Amino acid sequence: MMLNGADPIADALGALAAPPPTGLADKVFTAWLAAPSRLGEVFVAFTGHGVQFVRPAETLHGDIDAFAESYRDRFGRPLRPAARAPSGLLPTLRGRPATSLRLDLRGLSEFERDVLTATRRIPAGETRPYGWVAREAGRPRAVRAAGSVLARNPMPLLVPCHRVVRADGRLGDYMFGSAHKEKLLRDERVDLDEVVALARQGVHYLGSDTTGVVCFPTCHNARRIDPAHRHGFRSVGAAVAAGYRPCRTCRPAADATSA
DNA sequence: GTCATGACGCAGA
DNA sequence: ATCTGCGCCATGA
Repeated sequence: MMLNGADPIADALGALAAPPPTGLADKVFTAWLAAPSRLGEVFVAFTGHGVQFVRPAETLHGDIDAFAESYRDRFGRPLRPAARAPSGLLPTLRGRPATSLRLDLRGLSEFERDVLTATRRIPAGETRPYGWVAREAGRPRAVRAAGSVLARNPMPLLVPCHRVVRADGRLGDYMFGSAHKEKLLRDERVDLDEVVALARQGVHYLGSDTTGVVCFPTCHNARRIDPAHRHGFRSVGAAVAAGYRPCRTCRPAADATSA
């Protein structure tokens, strides 16, 4: 007869299964489910550490096998269906961000994590340039590389990369096409027409002469500036030269001193 | 290690 | 207004 401890394989399996809440299956498989979102139905993969991967069903022809394959290409694990959604996922996908939502950023480089984390801090209804994301990620000159990270954002919508736009006021590209980017931003009430109108006049920042603060045009502080006290600037440097200081909320770059 | 590749930004034409 | 060219820098082949 087999005495306890006489079978190393059984013992090892027992040790693996030890932590009750996350069973062996959760150590091997990643859970997935389908959910409605602002981009239509999306497939979502998540582990015990949080959401890891999101893709619109439409871009995969509604094929869950294609989702599983692209997930496995990237994270090297198989998928299994989930019973229920992680906390905060469903409201966030619908555009109502939940603080309880956790993201699983393991398996990403430090730079990728920093870029995604910075992007996550952009409030709904506002935009920031790629250069802002690079600076917030701690690599002010890695602007292009930051764009490359967002081009393969594992969690669109949850990491709102659609809010990252070009410094000249144009939208820039989007992983599912810039038309979707524009739709998402307009749904969030970003006044793109205003941004374009300002950019046409070379204005990329707005300041208030009552507060002496200069902001990105979509910053909620900028939108409250009384038109009579509103001044446009081509650069933060120009605003600083005029006696303004960068907004502490939207943090426009305080670098160049050009006029 | 080298090299090509990009959801960028800016200056100059 | 557009369209270059060039610098930038993290990745993956």
